[in-house]
Amino acid sequence: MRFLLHLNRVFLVFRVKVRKRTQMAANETELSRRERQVMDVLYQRNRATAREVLEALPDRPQYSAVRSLLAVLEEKGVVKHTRESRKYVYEPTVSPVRARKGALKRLLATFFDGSPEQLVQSLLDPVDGPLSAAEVARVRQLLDEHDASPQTGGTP
Amino acid sequence: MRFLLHLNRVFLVFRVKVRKRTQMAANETELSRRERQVMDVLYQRNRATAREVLEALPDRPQYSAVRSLLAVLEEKGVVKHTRESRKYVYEPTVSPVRARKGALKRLLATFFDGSPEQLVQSLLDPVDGPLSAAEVARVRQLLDEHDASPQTGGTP
DNA sequence: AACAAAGTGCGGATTTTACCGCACTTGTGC
DNA sequence: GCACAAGTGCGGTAAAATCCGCACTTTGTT
Repeated sequence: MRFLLHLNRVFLVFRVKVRKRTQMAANETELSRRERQVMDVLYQRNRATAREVLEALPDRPQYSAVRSLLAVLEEKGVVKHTRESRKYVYEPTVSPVRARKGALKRLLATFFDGSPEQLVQSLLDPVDGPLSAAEVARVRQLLDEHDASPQTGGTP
Repeated sequence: MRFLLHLNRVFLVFRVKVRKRTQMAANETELSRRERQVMDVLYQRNRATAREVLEALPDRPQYSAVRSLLAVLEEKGVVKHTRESRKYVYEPTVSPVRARKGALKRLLATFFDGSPEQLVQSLLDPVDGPLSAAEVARVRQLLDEHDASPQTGGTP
């Protein structure tokens, strides 16, 4: 029995290692709950150490747990780390700009039937009070600028 | 050994049942990957049967799997079902309006530093081409309406 | 150079997810 | 009424996620 358990474990580890290659280009949907939480932290800060992630995480696990998570995320190819003196600093591999657009697109499809108007509608009256006049003015200005040059950014 | 396993299982089931009460008001972040996918489908369609969910799901599992998922989601209190002749029709317990706002808020916090302007900015130039003139016009109209009556909806 | 503080590498145990099959029930058409 | 197609209930299990501890390494301090 004990022997079988051990074998099983070895097999699992093997499978995980193999999966690395296959799942590199997986999109956000493939991430687990905790992994997504970690990514959220990373996108809020752009870069963070394991300890920083830990402190930003809801119902904090142990330090080791966070390190494991980051390692897995790196295996999956969604984060990379850079060594800075003795510590590892992690950051997402897909640029914030791209990630933003992806998230937006997904939100649009899921909740707003693909309609940007509906989204803005909802944005104008969010949960914690409507937008201030200043914010609305700012948005209007964005629209004007958009009219002026409709083909702004390229594909990042 | 076998006996212990059985005991363990019973204990697990017990724990799950207890958790039901505790986790009722849990927010979206607590859902697993597959569960979130199911919720996405439900929010896209408002209501759906197990079979419909199955067909809308990426890399479709078996029918039974979807039913299990829906059952768990119901235990967690995020969906409810209504019987319609012989079949169960599922729908989210939190209203689409509320869900939209929640999702929007979260997106704002994670990717746009809480700034609606930045979000609109990104919206104006999404991944698959910028918005059409008509859409922009429509958004502008929304802004105008908003100016006219700044205190639209109440807290849902 | 010796030490403490703060990291990393790795190996595994436990808990959750995700999935499936089979016995049983219910509506439907003949 | 009766076969049958399409559901549901339930119990089990493989796979994945989550978490943690301990040995070792690196950096800064005195």
